[in-house]
Amino acid sequence: MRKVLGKAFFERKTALVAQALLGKFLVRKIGGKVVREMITEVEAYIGPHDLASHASKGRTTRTEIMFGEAGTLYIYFVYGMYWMLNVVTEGKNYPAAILIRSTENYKGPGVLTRELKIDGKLNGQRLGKSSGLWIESDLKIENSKLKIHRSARIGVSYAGKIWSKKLLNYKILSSSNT
DNA sequence: AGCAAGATCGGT
DNA sequence: CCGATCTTGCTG
Repeated sequence: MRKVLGKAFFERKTALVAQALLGKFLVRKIGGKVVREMITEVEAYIGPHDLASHASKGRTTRTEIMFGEAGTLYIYFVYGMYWMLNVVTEGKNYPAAILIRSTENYKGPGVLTRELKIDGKLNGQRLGKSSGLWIESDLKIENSKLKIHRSARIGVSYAGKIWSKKLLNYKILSSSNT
């Protein structure tokens, strides 16, 4: 049985939501087709002091969305080529989001968005069927049975001694179900 | 107005 | 390791 995750799921502590997202399914509707991909790696960006997070620069045109409602899509362009897919977490005015880095078939955040046709047009929209992009749980997959590995976030060496080393990258090592 | 850097990727 | 490629935010 499947269930679409709503605002309440994302309106919790970001580290908690990050772990909970592993084993969930990212669903993308492209034309008439629906693609379902199990999320295998995510990264948390938490609060106004996290130097790895865009939000550490405060409210700007770009970061405003991170200060918004849980479940909102934060999608930005990097390196002149790739779109990064994030979901806003926690309460309003507290900037936090989770970067969806990989799914079973798509390794890496840039590849993921390229293959699922996700770009800036979705920036600021709510995760959900109306935007054609949502996340579902599948009761067959029990998150508690997943082996999860935490490590430092990727590509954030600019974030200083403390923040570049926080163990906010979460990935599935293996699972006893599926 | 100009500039440096970037939550990446694929090829050497 | 290196280049591709372009938006963003900061400086002046």
